[in-house]
Amino acid sequence: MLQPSGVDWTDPECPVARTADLVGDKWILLIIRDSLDGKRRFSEFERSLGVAKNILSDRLRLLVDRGILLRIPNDRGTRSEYELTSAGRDLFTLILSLRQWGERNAFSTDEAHSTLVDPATGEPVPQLRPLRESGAELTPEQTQLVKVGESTP
Amino acid sequence: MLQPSGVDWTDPECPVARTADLVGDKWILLIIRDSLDGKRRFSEFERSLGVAKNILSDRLRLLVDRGILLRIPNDRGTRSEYELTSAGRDLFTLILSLRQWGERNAFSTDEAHSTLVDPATGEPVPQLRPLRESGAELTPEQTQLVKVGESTP
DNA sequence: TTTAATTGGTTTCAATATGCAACCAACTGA
DNA sequence: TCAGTTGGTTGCATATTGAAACCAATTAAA
Repeated sequence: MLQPSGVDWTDPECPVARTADLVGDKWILLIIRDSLDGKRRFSEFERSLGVAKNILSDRLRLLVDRGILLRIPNDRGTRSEYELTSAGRDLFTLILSLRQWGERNAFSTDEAHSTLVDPATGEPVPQLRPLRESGAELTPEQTQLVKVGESTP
Repeated sequence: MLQPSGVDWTDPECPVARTADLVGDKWILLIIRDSLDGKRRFSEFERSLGVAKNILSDRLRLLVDRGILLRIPNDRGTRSEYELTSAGRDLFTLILSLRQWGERNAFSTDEAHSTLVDPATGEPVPQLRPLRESGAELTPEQTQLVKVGESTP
């Protein structure tokens, strides 16, 4: 499990809230997007994001502290690289869901956007779908939140 | 498509970035979580989130402006309710991916958390999985980002 | 029916976070 | 060797946050 120093959770029993505490920030999400795309260096993130250096510096420090990035110092002790931990790589599904929602809801039909493809086929990555055990599509209404200490109704 | 007034996109061609611009904020994500759980009133959100009233007020206004919530005024013109638009309901997959990542990575084995179940079976909602067309699991390394104007390699 | 409490906010103000620009030491390339 | 480039840090002005007080309208309780 991740052991960030000194987080105090907004809602400790809710996994959505813990994740929002850890990565619910625009720059953090975009750094993870770029990391999943293979970027590793301070300057690569800076160029790609157009973020102020102090903010980038701060977010990289937070991500390392939160166990999402690993800082790999260069031999010369400078110009280190940042690589995703396994918890970081596991954010792939989350970033993909951001991407697919954006494609469906934040572009008009005549606007172009970048696309994530499977190079084996050249086809766009298929849509993530919430499914029940049976394989049927699952809607929010067909789910029930069970809080800690409650039994499933 | 969503038509929020006066957003200027951090990275207009990237769907991940547009989504991060629209919902990449802790309180916004938690309001959407609660909306998907059926909450509709200012006071319900306030109690559930423990957020300052001015911030809640601001985020609800942003969400309405961004086409994610619909504000439904009461007959008496006050105590309105907020309900998800279809773009808002479509955030279910995103919130589910936040939840599932948190369950996998932000809890130790001895910590309890709330759970989203399928009431038909009582079982937790199955994991979202990025799949290729073939049905095989898809890892980040097996994908390729194609920017606007580039052809798939 | 009068009074008390709740609801859905807005305003004020101090503290915190942001982003721009300047700066810097270490390294790299020409 | 000398001009960049890299990977930051610092200072400062501005924007955002959150706590608290306040308020009018509505609802509940006595």
